Amino acid sequence: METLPGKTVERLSQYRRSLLSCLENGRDYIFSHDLANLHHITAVQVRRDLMLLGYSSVYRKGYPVRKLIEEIGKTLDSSEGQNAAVVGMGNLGTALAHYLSGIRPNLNVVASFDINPAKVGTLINGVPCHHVTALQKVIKEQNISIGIMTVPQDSAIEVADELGKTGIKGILNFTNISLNVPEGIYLEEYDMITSLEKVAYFVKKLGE
Amino acid sequence: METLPGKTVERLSQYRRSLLSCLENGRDYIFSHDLANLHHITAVQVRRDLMLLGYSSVYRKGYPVRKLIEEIGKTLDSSEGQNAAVVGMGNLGTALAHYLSGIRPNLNVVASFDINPAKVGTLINGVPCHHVTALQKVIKEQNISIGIMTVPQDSAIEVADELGKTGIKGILNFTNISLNVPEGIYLEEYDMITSLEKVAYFVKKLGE
DNA sequence: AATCAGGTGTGAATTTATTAACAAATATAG
DNA sequence: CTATATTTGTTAATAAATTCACACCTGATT
Repeated sequence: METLPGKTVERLSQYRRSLLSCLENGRDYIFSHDLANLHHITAVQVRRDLMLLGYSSVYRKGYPVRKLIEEIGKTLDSSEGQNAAVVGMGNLGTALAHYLSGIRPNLNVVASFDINPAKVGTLINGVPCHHVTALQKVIKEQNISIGIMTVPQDSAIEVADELGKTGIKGILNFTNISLNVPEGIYLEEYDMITSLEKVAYFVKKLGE
Repeated sequence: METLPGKTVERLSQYRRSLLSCLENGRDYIFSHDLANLHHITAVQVRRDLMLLGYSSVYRKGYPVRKLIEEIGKTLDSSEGQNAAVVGMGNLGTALAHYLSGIRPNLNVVASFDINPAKVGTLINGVPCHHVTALQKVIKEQNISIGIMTVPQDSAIEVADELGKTGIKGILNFTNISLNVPEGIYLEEYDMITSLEKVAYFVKKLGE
């Protein structure tokens, strides 16, 4: 299938989690406008996203939840499974190891890295922590394709270079500096400071 | 001035931090394409953002860094200063208290909240931690306008409601469920799971 | 001082994302 | 069994974001 727009991918990921919790609540069908309300968007947006998925509901009593989850999975998930690693097990890394562990059966956080000897060799939130010097080795051995960077700003560039050499395929960067990665590596960056400043700006503006 | 698009605000926040580090390195002027390279965008984008700021550089030897920082500040910063609080001092909240403290002279994280008695009453990363029951009181007393939510999923809705009642003006939500907040409160949400799934999707796609 | 090389600001064009509008379809009520 | 009220899929319209293209400016160079 065609590659979906990033925005649509984001929403599909979110729809799926809403749908999973619908299932838990015993709800088997859901209308586009209900799904929309859960995400502060319009029903048209939902339908359009599902259209891009190639899925269409025959029934007019809403989308069958179970089936929809399955369809989203067909598009988002990799059949072979994907492994991720967190680099930098400070508070943020530790939080991520926890939140991101086992979100999906075939997307797992299987390793983490740090330089603190007190952490190396232990299990943090269920994820084994290795010394950063073992980056190359562990990433290759465990077939890790995604690196999540939560190291201090000062070591960000160095770690990114190191990660680049491991043959990793994607990097999710929480460091507040923008990285340069080799062609062929997908890079997604998120900056918390920016988010806070953005909220601050709009709060200020709303108050004017 | 007109309210800027959110995307522009985000970039301005990021430009500013790059500019600050330019200053530290003793660089007084910077070209639009240099600033662009630092952020993986085009020079036109940078110039257009600055155009929206209403700022224009008379010189053709680049933008004067110090002046530009000042101009961005005039637009982004609130003159009276703004206070923020982190609700939920688990690993993520603790990390945020650290990262977000003192980013700007007039945007401060001045309080945090938790229910864990071991944390309440202490200073975490320099930020005093209160019991959640003191939410109303502390937020009013300290004139806090921004709430940062890092509580567990299960208490998210309840805490958001509670926050809504305090008269807070903006919420930055890191919980992985989408909140409903009263009209007049600016809401910004970020979902780490979505980011990871997005990276996973594009990594999969690039490999096809 | 005249030319040139390299930046800048911005209207116009393009691309991307969202919303409106509506025909087609089907559950539900009578 | 028919009419009605809803919901869906999709085309067309709109809005938002980005890029192109180019005139204009200025500092450096000859």
